[in-house]
Amino acid sequence: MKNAKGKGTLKNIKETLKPVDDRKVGKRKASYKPDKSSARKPEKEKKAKKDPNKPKRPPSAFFVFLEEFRKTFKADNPGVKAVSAVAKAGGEKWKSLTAAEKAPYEAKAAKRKAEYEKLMNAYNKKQQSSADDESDKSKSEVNDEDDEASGEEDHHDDDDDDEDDEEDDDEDDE
DNA sequence: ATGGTGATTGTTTAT
DNA sequence: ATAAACAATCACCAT
Repeated sequence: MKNAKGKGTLKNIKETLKPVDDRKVGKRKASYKPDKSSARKPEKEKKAKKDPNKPKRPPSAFFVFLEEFRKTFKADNPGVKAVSAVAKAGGEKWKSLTAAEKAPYEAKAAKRKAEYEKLMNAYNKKQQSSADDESDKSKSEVNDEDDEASGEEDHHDDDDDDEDDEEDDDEDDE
């Protein structure tokens, strides 16, 4: 019904969807070369520095699914030592899942992301007081970790461990 | 002994 | 918006 050409980026959608097909962009290794080149700094742009308190990225739905899949895989293949084997099998299975099946994983990932954002909020503040090698740091903003509050005792959601709810969305349309 | 690597896909982040 | 990197995992090989 509403399938008109609203956006003009339609032709570029494909490129946006899959700009690169290469699975291995060189090497997605989790290790960075111990050189002066930091992790993220292709050019000589000194702006990214490693952070001691930087919160790690929340696991995506795929990773959440992978975690469970690892157990299954190990149970089915006791003896596989290659992590890549689980990843490969997991990836294949993951694609096999439908949106509905991935939904629960995405839900969890979304929650993880929400928490991550919160951490980032605090982390950003810290960076803000420390990251300033622009030109003059003389005056400086002295707002520090003392007033980051802004809203802490608002929502205490401490019961998000084992909740099997969130299942009211039933769409048999698919 | 230590740690980097390999492989998956999704998100996250920086420019 | 795009491109690149990183998120976990685990045994193994190289230094």
